[in-house]
Amino acid sequence: MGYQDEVFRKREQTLLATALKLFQKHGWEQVTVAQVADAAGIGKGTVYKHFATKDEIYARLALDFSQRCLEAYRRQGIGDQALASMRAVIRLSFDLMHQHPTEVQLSLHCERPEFQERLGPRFQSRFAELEVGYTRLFNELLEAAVARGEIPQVPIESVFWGIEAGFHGVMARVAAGGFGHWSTTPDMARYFDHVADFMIAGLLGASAIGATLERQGPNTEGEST
Amino acid sequence: MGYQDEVFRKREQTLLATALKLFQKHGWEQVTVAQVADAAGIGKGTVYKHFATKDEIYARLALDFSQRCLEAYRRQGIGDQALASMRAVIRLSFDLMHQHPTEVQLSLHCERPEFQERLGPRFQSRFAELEVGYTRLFNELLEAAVARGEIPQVPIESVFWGIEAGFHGVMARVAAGGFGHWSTTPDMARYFDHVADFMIAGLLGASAIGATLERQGPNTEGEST
DNA sequence: TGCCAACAATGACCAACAGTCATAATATGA
DNA sequence: TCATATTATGACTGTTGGTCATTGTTGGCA
Repeated sequence: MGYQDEVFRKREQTLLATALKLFQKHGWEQVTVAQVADAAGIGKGTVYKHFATKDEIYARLALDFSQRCLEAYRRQGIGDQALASMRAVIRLSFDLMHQHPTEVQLSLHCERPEFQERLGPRFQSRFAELEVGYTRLFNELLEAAVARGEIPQVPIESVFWGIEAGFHGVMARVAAGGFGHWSTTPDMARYFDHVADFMIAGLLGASAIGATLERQGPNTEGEST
Repeated sequence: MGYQDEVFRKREQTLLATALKLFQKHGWEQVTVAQVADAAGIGKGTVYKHFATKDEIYARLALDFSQRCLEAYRRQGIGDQALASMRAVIRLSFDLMHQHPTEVQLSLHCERPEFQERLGPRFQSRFAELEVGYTRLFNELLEAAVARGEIPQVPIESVFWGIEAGFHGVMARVAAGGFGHWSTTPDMARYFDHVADFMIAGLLGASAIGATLERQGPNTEGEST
């Protein structure tokens, strides 16, 4: 049983790698299951022994990528300058996205709620877990920044959503393959630096606002117009 | 010829409205062309007299929505406090997204480059034009802020991409239908306020950074760590 | 080694759907 | 009223995701 199982596992990896290669070459939407099976040297029916639907292949690739990224961010660690560490993590994530545009496209595709609904709870919870992992990482970085006195104590929501939005924006841009038809076409490195700066600036500014409101009392309807 | 033409035009609007209604009810991916035709009370073949592909229906809905939004932002105008006006436009856009999640989903779908490639140049240029319209609007708001002394003169790229990323993030969140499985579940209005604050804070902070670098000389490799 | 049972791989097959086109219905105009 | 041009239609086609009865393979046992 052990050996067969090993073979089975190996083939799953081969399948994923083959699928990814084809997706990169021809666009993930155009590639058919039959093509993947063919390229992997197995029958089409066998693919469905590993993945219940084509969508599961997408989901696996997206999840594995996201998982590897999270691990890479964790390896980076938190230095004695917390905001600098946060910027470094942000910048690293941009670079990883840039190196793996197909995976980013798949991630965006898989994040859609109808998609996850179709996948079933097994995968939904894996996506949810990863999201928790990312939120936790951000929280740790934020708390480190507070502990080191780089930003004031502030409720996490007042900065988290802005950061999250920034990530999504860059994902969308990377998935779109850069700047295409744009008039002002910065190279990606410059673009990444601008957005990273923007996100850190937003974090600093928003946390200052948050702290002010907090001091005035949490229930203030903060319409600063 | 005039009368028939009128009928034809009317039916196109009916088709789009019917399609949108079905998309809202059953999810745009699940709805078939036959269903749309049926609900509109015409034959399936007739749909293809109006739209060359199903994707063109998506594109039309996305384009029309985006166009209407841009007009709404323009109507808002620029008051004597430019940053407040910008925040108002941002906030308005969030509200419009919130009211029209299906259109937001379609917009995200249609922005993907493979999608636009398949559509052909006719539609590609319409999307590109809209993008120019948005960039121009942002530029005007930014210049007004500079003219009123609210922020220093700064190259547009150093702030534009951050803002753009923020918009995308909110679009993704709205398309995902809010916060679903989250532990901390703010209501949408609070969420929108946070992100809007974050974006304005980022704008202020990043333009300050940009101005500093500018003063030091534009070619500085600005590695502030 | 030869045989059998359990298991795995396969590709012909099915259903669903986007898109086509020959034909039917309708409008136009003399 | 009839002939002709125009428009609407849904049966049809090709493609693809997914299924399953059949075929092939493996491993244990006599």
